[in-house]
Order: sequence, then C-alpha cells, then structure tokens
Amino acid sequence: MQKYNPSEVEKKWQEKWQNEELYKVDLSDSSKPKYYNLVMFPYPSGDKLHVGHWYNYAPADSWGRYMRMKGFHVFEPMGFDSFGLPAENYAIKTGVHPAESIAHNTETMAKQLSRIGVMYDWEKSVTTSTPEYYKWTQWLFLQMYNNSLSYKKKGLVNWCEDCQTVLANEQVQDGKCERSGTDVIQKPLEQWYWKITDYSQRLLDGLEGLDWPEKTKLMQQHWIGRSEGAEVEFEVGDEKIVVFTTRPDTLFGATYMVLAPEHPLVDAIVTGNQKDAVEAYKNEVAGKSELQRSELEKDKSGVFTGAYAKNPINGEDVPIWIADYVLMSYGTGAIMAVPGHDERDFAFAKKYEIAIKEVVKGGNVEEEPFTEPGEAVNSDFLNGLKTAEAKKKMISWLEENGKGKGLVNYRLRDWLISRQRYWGAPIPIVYDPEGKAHPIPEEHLPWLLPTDVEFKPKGTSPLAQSKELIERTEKIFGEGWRPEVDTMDTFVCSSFYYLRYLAGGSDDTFVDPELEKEWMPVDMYIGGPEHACMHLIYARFVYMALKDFGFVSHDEPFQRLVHQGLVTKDGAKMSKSKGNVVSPDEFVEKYGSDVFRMYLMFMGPFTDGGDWNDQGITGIARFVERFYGLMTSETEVKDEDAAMRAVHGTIKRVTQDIEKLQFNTAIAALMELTNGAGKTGLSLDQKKMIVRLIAPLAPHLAEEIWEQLGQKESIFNTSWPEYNEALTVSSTITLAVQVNGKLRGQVEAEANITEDAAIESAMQLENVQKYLEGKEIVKKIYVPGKIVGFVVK
RNA sequence: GCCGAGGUGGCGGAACAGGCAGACGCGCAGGACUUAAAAUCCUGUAGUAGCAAUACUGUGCGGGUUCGAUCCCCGCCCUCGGCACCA
Repeated sequence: MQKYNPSEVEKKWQEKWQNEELYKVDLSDSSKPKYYNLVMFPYPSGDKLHVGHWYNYAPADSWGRYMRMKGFHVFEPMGFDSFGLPAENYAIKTGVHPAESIAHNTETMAKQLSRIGVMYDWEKSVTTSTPEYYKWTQWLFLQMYNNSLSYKKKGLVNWCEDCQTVLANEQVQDGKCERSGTDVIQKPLEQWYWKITDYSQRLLDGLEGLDWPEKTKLMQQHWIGRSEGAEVEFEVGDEKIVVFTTRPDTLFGATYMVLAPEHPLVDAIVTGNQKDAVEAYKNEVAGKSELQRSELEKDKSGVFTGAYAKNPINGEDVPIWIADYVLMSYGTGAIMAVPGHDERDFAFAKKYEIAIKEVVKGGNVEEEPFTEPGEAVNSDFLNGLKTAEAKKKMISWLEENGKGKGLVNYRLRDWLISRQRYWGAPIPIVYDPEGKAHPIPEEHLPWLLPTDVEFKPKGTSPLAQSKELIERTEKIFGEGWRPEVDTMDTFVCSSFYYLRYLAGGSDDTFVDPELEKEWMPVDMYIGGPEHACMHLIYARFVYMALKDFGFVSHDEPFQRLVHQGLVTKDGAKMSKSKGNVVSPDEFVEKYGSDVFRMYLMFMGPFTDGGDWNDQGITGIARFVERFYGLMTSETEVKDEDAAMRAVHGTIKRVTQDIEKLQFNTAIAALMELTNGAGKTGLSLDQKKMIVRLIAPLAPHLAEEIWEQLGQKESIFNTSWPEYNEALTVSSTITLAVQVNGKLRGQVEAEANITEDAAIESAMQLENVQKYLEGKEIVKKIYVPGKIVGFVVK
C-alpha cells in the first residue's frame, strides 16, 4: 500500500488545473444551466489568510464543485474589496502608499487562496481601488445623482473620532463605530446621501421571495421598520406641528406634546419665561452621545416650552414640552403624548404631573399604561369601537377635516455615503464659484484619486490638500471651481461588484446586458451574518435602483444566501489585537489542504462555526490515508450485494447532506463506508463512484485517485453519481421491540417482513415473554422497519 | 425591555416526519507489532449495580399529552446573536 503524499499531490494538481485552465468559464456558453456561486470578497490586508478565511472559502468552493458535477455551468469568481481604512492606516504608519500595499497584498492573497485549491476564475477578478473599477463606482454616483437619488443635506450625523469620518446609520452598532468600537457622537455637517428610503417598501416586499435565512430577513425587516399610522397636525398660533402616531384612535387621550430638543420649531414657540430653561436643556442634550442618551433611558427628562397646541379633535389646549426621549431622526421629530396608553408617555406624565386620560377600556390608567387594543371610551364618535376600527374612523375624520392623513412610516434612514478619508473613490462632483454642486461629466471618469496628499486625516478630507486636484478641476471647469473632497463609503464599492464580474472583461461597459440577464441573480451567496443590515441591504437597494435606470433586469441580486459560522479561538473572535489569530499554514504544510479543509467542514454544520481546536485533525488525516489506501490497492470483492447497498446508501446520504450544506455528516458517511469496505470489498466501478463523492470535499485527493484508477479526464468534468433507491437500504433490518414504550429486545428480519410475522417473532423473544406473561395485550404497534410495540395491562 | 437561535457523554457533534439517544471523529483505557518509542492495527468507552444476561437513571430545570418525547404543549433557568425611548 503506497503512502499518500499531500504536498506533492496537491502541487501537481494545482499546476495541472492552472495549465489546463480547468476553471476558466466561458460566460457566453449556455449549453448547461448556469450557476452563479458567489462568496463575499475579502479585504486584502497584509496579514496571511487565517482559519476563518478557510472556513468561509473552502466549503463555498466545495459547494461550487458539487454543483459543477451535478451538471451546472458554475461561475465562481473572486475579487478584492480594497478601498477603506486598513490600507490607509497602514500608509499613515509606514508611509507606503495604499495603492502599492494593496497591489502587493492582492497578489499574495490570491496565491494563498489558490493554495486552498479553489476553482476561482481569476481572469474575471476585480479590485475595487483600481481606477478601472472606481470609474464605475463614480458612474454609479452619477446615475444616482441624475435620477435624484443622490442629494446633499446638512444635519446631525454620526461621527467617529477614531476614524475621523462620518458613518452611516448601519455602521453604528450599539452606539459605537462598527469598525473601531469608538463611541459615536453627533455632529452637524453637510453630507451626501443616497435615497434608500425611496425603496423601503420594495426592500421589504422583495424579501418574501428570497431563499435566505429567516433570521436575516427578520433583521432586515426590523431595520427597515415599517409602521402604519397617521400624521396629525396640531396648531400652535400660526405654526403647525405635525406628529406621526401608530395610534390615531387615542387622539382624544393626547394630553401633551413633545418635540425633540433639536426640533426647528422649538425656538419659534418657546415663551419668554421658559427660554432659559429650554436653552439649558438643549445644551445638556447636545453634549450627550447617543450611548449616554440611551443609558438614561429609564429616567426621562424634559422641559416645558410654555407654549400650548390645540388638539384638533377636541380643541383642548395641550402643553408642549421638549424631551430627549423623542428623536429628531424618527417620524417628524414630534409626538402627541397619550400617557394612558403608552409606557414612555406614562412615565413622563407621572414624573411631571401631567393629566392622564383613559380612552381605551381594559386597564387602570392611574396605575399603569394600558397599551393593548381594546374598546374606545371618552372618545366621542369613536366610543364603543375596537382599536382597529377606531384607527380607521379617526383617519377618515382627519382626512375629511384636513387635519392629517393615514401614513406609513419607516425606520430606515437615507444612506450617508460621504467619508472624510483618503482611500476611497472620490465623489464625482465639482462646485462652481457660487458653491453650487455639478456632476462631473462621464467622459472625465475615472475622476482620479490624487496622490499629492498627506494620508493622515484631520477631520476634513485629505483630498482638500491636493494641489493637483484643484488644478485639474480649474483646468476642466474653469477658474474658481472647486472639487468635492470627500470620498465614498466603501460599501458603495461593494454594492455592485457581483455585476462587474459579468462585464465580459470590458472596462468600457458597466455590465454586459446579455450576461447580466443570463447570469443574475446570484444563485448562491455565501458570507458572514454581520452584513445583514449593511452590505446586504445596500446591494439590494443599488440593484433595484439600477433596474429602474434600465441597466439590469431582475428584481433581486441574491437569490439564495447562506451565512457561514464564526470560528473563534478560546471563545473570542480572532483578531490581531487580541493575538489569537490561528494560521492554517502549519496544518496545511503537515497534512495538506484537503485534510485541513475537510477538518474544518467536519467540525460541525457550516452555518455554526465553532471554537478552534486542532485536536481532531489527526482523525481526518487518518481517514484520508485509509481512503487513499483502500481506493488505490487491489481489493477482492467478498460480498457483492452488501458492497453495492453500502455504496448506494452512501451516495444518497452524501448527496442529501451536501444539498443541505451539512458537510460534517457527508464526511461521516464516507468514513462509515470506508470502515465497512474492508469486510465487503469493492469493485472498480464502485470505487469510481465513491471517489466522485469525495471530490468536492477533497479535490486534490480525488483527482489523484481518479487518475490512478486509469481515468484521463479531470474528475470535475465527470458527473455526480446517481443512486438507485431500491439499493440504498440493507436487505436485513433490526426491529426494536418495546413493551409499554420500553425497549425489551431486538428482532433481526428480512426487510420485507410482514406486520404479522414481525409481531409474531417479537413475541417469541424470551425477554419480551417475561413482560407479557400474565398481562393482557391491549394494543400491538408496528412501525415498518423500526418498532414492534406491545401495550399491556 | 423586545425579537431571534440554541442548551445532548470528558470534547466536537449525530438522530428522516413522535419510534433502539449518543452515528462519525477526537480523547481515554486495554491489547498486538517493536529492544523501546512513534506510527499503524484490534477491542472497549453515557452513568450506576452486576462476571454476565439484564435492570434502573439519563438530551438545561419543573410539569403535561402519548404505548412511546432530544422532538409536541405549559411554566421557568442559562448562553449566544440582533435591535434598543421607533411614537
């Protein structure tokens, strides 16, 4: 028996695959059904690939190989998401220009990825920081601009002091910066936004038809946050305050109003004697971060403005307060407060001794707020109506009397895409001498990122220092014209890369319309769950917008989505700063890529991840050695029927397990087969079926055995073995025999045994007799192939 | 606080759709080979009692439905992920 030499064999096949261009895909070939197998592209950091990368890419590749053998035309591209802070921070530290380090890193990373033995078609790769790519990032901006989905607005924005830039809402997690973990503060700045809110409903509706984890859909639903209700207008002298409410039925119970401290009407309505108190409160709130504000959640605070508004339904005067429990960023920044039927309003009203009025029957509003639906009371024409009915009737009244209307409100905010950083795609905008913004005509794209700047950010974009950029701007547009100096959020770059893979290798078209029609949507998209409310929502929005602009043809970009699990070390996420990053190198060198990849897949279900531990890797190494020995040595067929049944049973199990991405049990099935094959022996034809089963999981090993079995063509150009259902079960079965639900014995029988015969032979068992003796059998149970049961009294 | 997922041997994890809990692997114990070790192979391995046949207990905790529950129902506890004053 010859020994398996992984490093030699893997090198041999990787070279062969490359020389024969086995993984080069002709996108225009439609002789087979297409399958777009996509994995989220990585950031090309200077560090080596770690276990987490392998855990992500190797199984994703195994899936692609399986689909290829199933007869699909599989496209498996790979690229690099190379704009962004790590390269820029590295440049600040070392002085090396990001373009230089990125070029170096992408090259080494591609090499490391190839060591896994993945079937990427590198010819169609993209790198987002190259002018050939960001030209299209800028083109996308122009499309958004020309279609009124891009606008500039001044307002309070999220600011990360550590990253020295603004952040989108999605990039603030738990009040902290998603990247650096620094507390996010609010700053008033003028910034560029994309109108993702125009797509709120479509983003919500589209989820329904997607084969995505329910959890991810739910997270997006929650993020978009649809709520149905009404807008109601309250008059304050000559001014109007508009509020949004989901409970228009409680309008009769609105005993006060609250404006967010930042609300623009506050200064207009505040009365003389309350001015100082209001001003002091506003300053106090402005000094708090989002995090501090939410920490003080329990203890509500606020100040009376001295002004009163008129409740449109009954003409009563209601006092207007300001309080930071009302957020400027949601609804209209103002609420009608119904303390009898809302927890927050109740707590506030109790603290400041404001009247509480019951308008829905069912609780005791003096003691606690009643927030459930119920029957309207003290509400004039609504009295006696159930909440749902009362809502409808109130909305009709508001609309008839011009005091408001039914309205759907969303939690989703527009996407802030400006960044005050160097290493990103420049926003293709210039300002005329009056300061008015103009889009840069498409012919000037790519609008190059200047190089004559200091990288270190000082709160304004580094691009502002570039002489070259200003000269360029004046030369093209005229004296006194100034360039926009902010760059775009890197999530813009990654919102369309899956389309650039389909550009047919051209830098002159955004995407080939024919190829887009054929290859989109992505059939399988694999990536981390952390992108649920960032990349995955942006990409859907951009794709939908592009459809409206006429550049793409489907409704959604990613048909099926799977999140790989997270691999931790000692329970913590691997990171350089924690120093717990595990490198695959020593394992790959010792055992080979196939063993390492299979070990990762054998750890547990792909979607679970787990804590890294190298203890079990020897088990896979042993298995590979035994498998190789078994397949490449002469074996005598001892039990033809048993061997055939074992092989067909294994084909079925492996096929079904891989379909569910449960590689762990697929490997277990192959181990069982290997363990049993010593007894039964295997024919050459049977071996050829088994090798194909392991091919997606251990591609080099499979190719090597395939060749040794006398095959000339790559195993990945052969088809997946089929099983014969009749042969997937053993010819004999073991029935468990239970008395009153307790296991009392076993019966060996032919698989086709009749119910009567099974019960008869079960009754003969000595141990069963013991429990039946002197008892009356009240029920006999037979579950074919599994159980014979007796119920006795 | 709200939403979601989960809790199974010493460890990673199996178990179609209510039907033999613990597949497969690691580890561990014993044995074979070896001067010895490593590697490899064989046997055993949830707990308790027993030489054994076997019996009892056992899938976070407490109840329930059922001939039979890791699986279904009710009430808790814990862990993880997300959202967090969303009107």
